[in-house]
Amino acid sequence: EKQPCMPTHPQKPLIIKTGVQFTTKVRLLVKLPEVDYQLKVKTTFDKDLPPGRVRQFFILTNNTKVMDIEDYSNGCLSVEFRHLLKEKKYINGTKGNEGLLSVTEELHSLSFEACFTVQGLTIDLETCSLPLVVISNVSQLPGGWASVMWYNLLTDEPRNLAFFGNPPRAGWTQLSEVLSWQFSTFAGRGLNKEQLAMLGEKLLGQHASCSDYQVSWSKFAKENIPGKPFSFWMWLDSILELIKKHLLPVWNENYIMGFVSKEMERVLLKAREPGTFLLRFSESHLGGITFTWVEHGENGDVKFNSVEPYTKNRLSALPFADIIRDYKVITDGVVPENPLKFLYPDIPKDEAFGRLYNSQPSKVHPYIPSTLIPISEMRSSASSTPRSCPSPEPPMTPGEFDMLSENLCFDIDTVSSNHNEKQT
Amino acid sequence: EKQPCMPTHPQKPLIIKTGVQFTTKVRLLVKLPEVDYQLKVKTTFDKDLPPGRVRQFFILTNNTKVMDIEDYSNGCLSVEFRHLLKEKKYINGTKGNEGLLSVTEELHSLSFEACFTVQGLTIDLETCSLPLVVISNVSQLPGGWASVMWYNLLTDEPRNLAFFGNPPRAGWTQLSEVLSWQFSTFAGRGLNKEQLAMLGEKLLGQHASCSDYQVSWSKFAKENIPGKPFSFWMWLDSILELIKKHLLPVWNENYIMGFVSKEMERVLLKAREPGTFLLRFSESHLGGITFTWVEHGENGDVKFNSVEPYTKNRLSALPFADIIRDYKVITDGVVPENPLKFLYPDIPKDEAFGRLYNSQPSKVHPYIPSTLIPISEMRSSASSTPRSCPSPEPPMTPGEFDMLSENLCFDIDTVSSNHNEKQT
DNA sequence: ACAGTTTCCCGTAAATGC
DNA sequence: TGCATTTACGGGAAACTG
Repeated sequence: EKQPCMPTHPQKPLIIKTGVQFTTKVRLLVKLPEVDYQLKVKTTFDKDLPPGRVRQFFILTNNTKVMDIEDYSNGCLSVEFRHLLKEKKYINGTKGNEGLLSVTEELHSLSFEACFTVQGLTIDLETCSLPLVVISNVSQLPGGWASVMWYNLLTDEPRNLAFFGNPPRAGWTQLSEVLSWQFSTFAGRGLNKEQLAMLGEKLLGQHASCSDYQVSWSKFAKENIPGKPFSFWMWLDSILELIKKHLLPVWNENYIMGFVSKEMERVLLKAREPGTFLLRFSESHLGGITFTWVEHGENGDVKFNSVEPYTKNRLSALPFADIIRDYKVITDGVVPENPLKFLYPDIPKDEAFGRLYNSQPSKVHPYIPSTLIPISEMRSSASSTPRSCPSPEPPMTPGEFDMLSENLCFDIDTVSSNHNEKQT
Repeated sequence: EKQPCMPTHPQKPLIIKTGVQFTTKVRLLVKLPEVDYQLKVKTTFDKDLPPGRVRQFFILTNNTKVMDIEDYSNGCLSVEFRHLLKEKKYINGTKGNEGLLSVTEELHSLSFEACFTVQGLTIDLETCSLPLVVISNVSQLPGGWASVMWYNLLTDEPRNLAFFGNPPRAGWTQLSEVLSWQFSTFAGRGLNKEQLAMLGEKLLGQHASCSDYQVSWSKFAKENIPGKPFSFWMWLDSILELIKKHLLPVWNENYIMGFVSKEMERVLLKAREPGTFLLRFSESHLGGITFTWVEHGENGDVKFNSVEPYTKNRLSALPFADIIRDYKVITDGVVPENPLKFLYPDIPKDEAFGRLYNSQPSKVHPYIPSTLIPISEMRSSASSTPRSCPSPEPPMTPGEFDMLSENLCFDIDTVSSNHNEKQT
């Protein structure tokens, strides 16, 4: 009867940060013929608090508001709230969140109530949001978003707050669609088959090739990648953030192969002209991108070099395209040279990146313009050996994933915090 | 009788930022022989609000606390408050601060009251802080600090909240001592005679040489430097911040001449070996540092070059010492060379800066280490002509300025906000 | 339109809690 | 002690407000 709907904010709905404003909008879907008085809607956070031990929050701002006729629609009533959430202090020991679940797995909800009388008949309306994650710092946003994705991927239940008590597994096929959808939503371009295959193998090992392996929630977002201090999703999200902040045009031009194993990388580059390079995300560090180029030694052997990955700090000093343009290697202290000639497979560097270069003349007159240049110093001995691997396929266009938008309808439209994205 | 005293925080006392905690400490200087009950102190902000139209604030946290015996002293009573300040909302139009004074010129105060009875005699105690400046964003901190300096430099009145209604002028001699004191306090090394002379000339023009020219408050902190979009103090403070964040060791080694006019710079460098350079702060941009070096053209003429000033953004990508070490000039596209050889007057570059270089091997194994290098590209035609100027004196050690600490005693110890400095 | 001022909130660091 | 979580607040930018 009443249903919350319609978008307000784009980015990461269903995640609320304490102390930061968020908005919700509730709309009455049936038209009430005779409402000569004001219809009040009341918001409650965690109205029917589930038995589990979770943190408790309350809405700081006033939680009651009168519905209004929507300007743009056909006379529907709606109301938009702007709230602040704050955690309740625990007087007697029993701190909320205990043991098993992490705070980003703890699900909450917003309830909306209204009551009105028509011809002596009292009608109660009530509706409630999809499960929400409450965080206290943006550093928890990736974890929270992982939960929102997993929930909406794997259940149609509107309000299973105990979902992460025993979270189901996800088939790799489904999951990979969601991952690609993340990239197309947040970075403007999804992931192609090869990129997803690399991710599948990273997540599942050899099982990836199996028909449809199931991925556990833990493996996806909770346990660390073997030998690394971060989980699969943390790693992937750090890359997404790197793209959003520093690599958007390069990513959208499809110049970043990004997800390629080192083995595959060598196979690809091996047969190419010396000076051919490709761009790949670091697997060992969060949010890093590197380039690998191939060159031929004096004796005809093939050598591969990868630069130390660039992270957001470096990239905010120097845009990535400029790094590629200006990168120089000094071998044995002589004549610096840019070893990057062709973007894999064979696009001349300047043809690919030319439009993305920053011409930085900076004519502050009395001064000599200066710029930073990325340099590597090498001794002429460096060399490495390629290994053989199955041969690659040409890149594909990424699939489209509208599917989820249905599931996320309420979410996206209704609850969204302002921690979204910092616009620059 | 009661007097607020003793330090808690070091950095910028007497400036309070709304919504950020600050601490105050009040101490009872006389020992009360018989106090068998708790002595309560109450804090009030702007207790006797002056008639002028100023913003109104209130203390968010509880403002009453019981005095305690200080652990380390001889039984004195004291109490430390931790407060939050918030601006009152103005219901009926009359927004506080109007017209004439800017918010950082608006002076406020904290009052402390206590009342106790000895042998039937009721005694009221009251004391009050030195004038305070209330800001809402750290971007106002330089302006606020200018006010605190000016007040404490020019008056001994404990509580003249109308001070900036008609602020007195400062003699350049006094003022220059305060400026040097800023540098020695916040950057560890004060200003020498030459540096101060340059500042004096910048502030006063030719009058600087006069016996003791008076500087107006407006000229110091309010009106912009002719042709520049910032005031003298804003400019100087931006340099102080740059030093604190990026140049501390170089500054403390006295390697930054910093405040030299371009004319003087040429005079100094002219007679020196080619490759001699000095470090100077930008006068055209906020918080920038540049180096100027001298070289001799083919035909024996003297040329001066200054690099585009480095600001905090660039410096956080690459420390200044490394910039000096690695700086290269490419003339006509060939052989990059570092033109910086001797720090003025004749210290070999590496001898001066060697200890400050960052050796950045960054052995992330499979990768080739990479670093940023500052480069300028020049056409071989650039040239400039020196002008003649009076000759300089050798550097001096900066004077000491304990003088002010007396004046600032109460201030420093009693009210200090936590926006001080970000420790790294 | 605009300048002075405040609010907003991310992102890092520190503090806190368990 | 170490890890998870929250708090603190600087700093950039947007929003506000006469």
